[in-house]
Amino acid sequence: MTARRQPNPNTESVDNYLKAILTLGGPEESRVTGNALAHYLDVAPASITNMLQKLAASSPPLVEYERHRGVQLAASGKKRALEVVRHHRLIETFLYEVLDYPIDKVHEEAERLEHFISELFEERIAAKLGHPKIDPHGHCIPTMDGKMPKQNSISLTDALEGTFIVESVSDHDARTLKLLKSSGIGPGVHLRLKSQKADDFAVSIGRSAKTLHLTREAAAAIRIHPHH
Amino acid sequence: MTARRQPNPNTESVDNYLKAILTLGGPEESRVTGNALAHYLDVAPASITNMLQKLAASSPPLVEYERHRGVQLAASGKKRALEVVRHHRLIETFLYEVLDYPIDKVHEEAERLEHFISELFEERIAAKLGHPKIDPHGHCIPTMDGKMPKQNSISLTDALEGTFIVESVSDHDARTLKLLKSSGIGPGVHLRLKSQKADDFAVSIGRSAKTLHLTREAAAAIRIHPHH
DNA sequence: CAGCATATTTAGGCATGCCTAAATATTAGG
DNA sequence: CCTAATATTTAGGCATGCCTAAATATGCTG
Repeated sequence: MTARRQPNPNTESVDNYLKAILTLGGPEESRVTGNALAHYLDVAPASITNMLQKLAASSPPLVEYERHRGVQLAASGKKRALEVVRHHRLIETFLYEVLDYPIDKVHEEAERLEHFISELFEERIAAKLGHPKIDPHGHCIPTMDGKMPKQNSISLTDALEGTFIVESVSDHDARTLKLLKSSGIGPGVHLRLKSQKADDFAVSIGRSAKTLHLTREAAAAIRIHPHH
Repeated sequence: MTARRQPNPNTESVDNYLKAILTLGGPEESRVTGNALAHYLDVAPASITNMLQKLAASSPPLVEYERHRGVQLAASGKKRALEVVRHHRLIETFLYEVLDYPIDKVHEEAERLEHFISELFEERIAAKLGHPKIDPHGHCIPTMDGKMPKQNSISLTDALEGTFIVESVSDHDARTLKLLKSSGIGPGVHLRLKSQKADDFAVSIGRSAKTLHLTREAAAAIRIHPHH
């Protein structure tokens, strides 16, 4: 009934490995170590090896993998990873814009649904939203044909003192996101970095004179446009 | 990390077994045979036995099961089954009303997504739709607290000649649904049954004089209000 | 450049959920 | 009431995807 001689996996788990490799590889698509994956996915290193072998052996191969030398996405793997990211960000936008979700609840829902929606669903919510280019966190939405525009932002933790515009806010941790939201920090907000010590980033927002103190973790979640 | 000493399964597969038992048990919630389940779920009889043992052993038990005597839903099983049916029908309504899906595409999408949406998602689409009571096929949507209003409809195959109003149309088979749609048959439509032979149900729609010939399969997909 | 720390891989196990084949129980017919 | 057909269960296997523990490879440092 469900014969599958040629291994051609497209499971939730596979999706998550591909997304992780895309993310950790960065814009230069450099090789990703098993260790980094193990940490990122919160899975034992042995499980990583196991899965990478399967991904490399599938046809078409989803990753390029050599023992002890890390992985890179192969063409099909990159295609799928970008599709899943597109799904994720469209769903987040949809939940936020159409279903009035609070911003700190969109990630968890999108993380589950991204694997299960059809092409039709993707197309219809994109149309409903007017084919948006960025999601509510300020992240680029990959195009239908699998292209992701490059962002030239930097992390607030890497910034010198000065004034910036917030490009995006990480949705990885709902608590941090909620904190930032309640401080008024989100995409498009004008931010002045006044001083940065080890775990204390002093900022002010817009024209406000009030100083806000962010932890390093919170600052790391903020990406800013480098100039201006 | 993912410790789960007490078996408390809530997988897609479990959902589908519970839904199947709910459906096959009918409004009287009579015991369902393994055989019926095997046919309905397109799974080997041995797999049914296996799963039923697990469902009965879980705490709280999802089904009441005795060897060689069929199954019935236990309280928690019924609760979950109705929740999944509610999800399914709300999603179908949402796809149809908000995302402009064609009627014959809503079932497949809902069948996948029903297992993965959160309570919040359920609540928000219900609100967006104005808390609908019936889905686009004419089926009742179970309430939030797990009650399903009884329908007193009968199948067109069980009807005598006469005039009726269509209550609902089965979404189980997309081809049949598409056929009925293109013939103009859907919930609320006035239908006159002119004659029924083995595999030929002659009907006319509304005031039209034109006679339409339906196969038994197509007629079986139509449920009508018995009086009027 | 040897040795130690770290990263990776192999080997063996477990749960889920499916399968087939071979028992065994139930039911219906003669 | 006994037998044959049908339904159900047991037993043993397979793939996925995770785990731990024990090798083994890599690479950094003194």
